Amino acid sequence: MEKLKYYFSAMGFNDNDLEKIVAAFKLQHFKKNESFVEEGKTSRYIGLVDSGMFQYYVLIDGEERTTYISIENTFIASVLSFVGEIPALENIRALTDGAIFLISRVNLKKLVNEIPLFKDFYINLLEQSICGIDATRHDLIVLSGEQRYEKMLREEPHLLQRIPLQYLASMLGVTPRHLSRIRNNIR
Amino acid sequence: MEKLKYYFSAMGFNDNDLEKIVAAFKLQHFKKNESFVEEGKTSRYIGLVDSGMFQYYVLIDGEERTTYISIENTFIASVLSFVGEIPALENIRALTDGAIFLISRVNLKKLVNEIPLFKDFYINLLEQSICGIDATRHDLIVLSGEQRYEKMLREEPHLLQRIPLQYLASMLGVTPRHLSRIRNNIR
DNA sequence: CTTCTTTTTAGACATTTGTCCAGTAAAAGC
DNA sequence: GCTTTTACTGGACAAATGTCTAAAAAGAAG
Repeated sequence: MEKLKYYFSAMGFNDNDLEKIVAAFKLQHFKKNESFVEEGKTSRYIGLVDSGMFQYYVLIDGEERTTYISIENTFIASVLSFVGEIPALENIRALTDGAIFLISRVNLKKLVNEIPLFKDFYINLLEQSICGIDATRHDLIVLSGEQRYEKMLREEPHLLQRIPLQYLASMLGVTPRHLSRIRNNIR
Repeated sequence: MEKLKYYFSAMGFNDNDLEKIVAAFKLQHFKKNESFVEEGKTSRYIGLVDSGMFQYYVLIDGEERTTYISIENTFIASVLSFVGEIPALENIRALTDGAIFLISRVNLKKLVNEIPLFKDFYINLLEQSICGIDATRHDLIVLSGEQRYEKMLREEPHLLQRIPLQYLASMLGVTPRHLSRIRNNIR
């Protein structure tokens, strides 16, 4: 849990608050292929990925389509399920062994209400998330598959190093066959 | 400004808070084609649309691509510019005559800090926005243009009544030519 | 009502992207 | 190191979608 403490102390929390915050989280380990969120079940947790890679996906007539991948030091949740407290429309599972610092919605709301700075932290997290998600939505409308791949190559090359191409293809909204063509075109 | 007062009183604010809130907004009128946000300029305002239709768009080699449309009673902002206080990457303009209740980021933050319930309101607004934007992102990855059109037909038929098809097509990530084909297929 | 403008539809053809599949390469397990 | 599985590439063809364009339809203006 030292990592968690370090993360939040870097955000300016004092020792007293830090203790409260860290106590509200629990570290959960995941084996490769283990589920964090299952479609149809309500997921009341949001987490900070400690280690590993986690795949968001849905099954479309038996075939899996990846919609997102979370890696270390990013937040992870099935947003609609977490916020709306309703059954998830997607699955999230570990692509590798890993671990997540988890906090329930109830405990999160408690921290927000009890620690003024944590409210700012949460608002900031939400605002940053909106920016990221909206930029992705924007690109899906405005850019071609090839342009989205090039952008990822430019701005997030570390993802290309680690995430198997079949998953990336899906996130980019193209088939693996087509991603192979794109990669071929670019060189 | 009565509408604004009504909107927030429905959210449970008392008269004292209501006065503060309403005072923080100003109603701005827009003529058809007038700009609310211009690419390259920082937009420090978020608004609640009072009346009219507003188009988000970018120019891609001279051609305009619509990424979103806001109508009455929804919030409107160039998110990245508003949150990051950086130049906007998109344009927003009135598709019809209309008006927006505007509030600056500074005033918004003030309300968040001074009125506890307003903090909850803002957090809720952010959470709901994330859900909506993420669902759209999800659909752009997982559904075909035709399926996205059918979903809009099912879930937001009021948009189809009002928004010219050329703009809808762009929002759905297809060309007007293709949307015409889709509409033809469905009947 | 008539004219002018804007929006929508759709044909013909080009390009992009997907499907199916097999071969190769790479990784994991023993 | 060998075997088995998983990931990646690319050919051939099919389907989806885009481009260009003109005509029809609908809406706005006088």
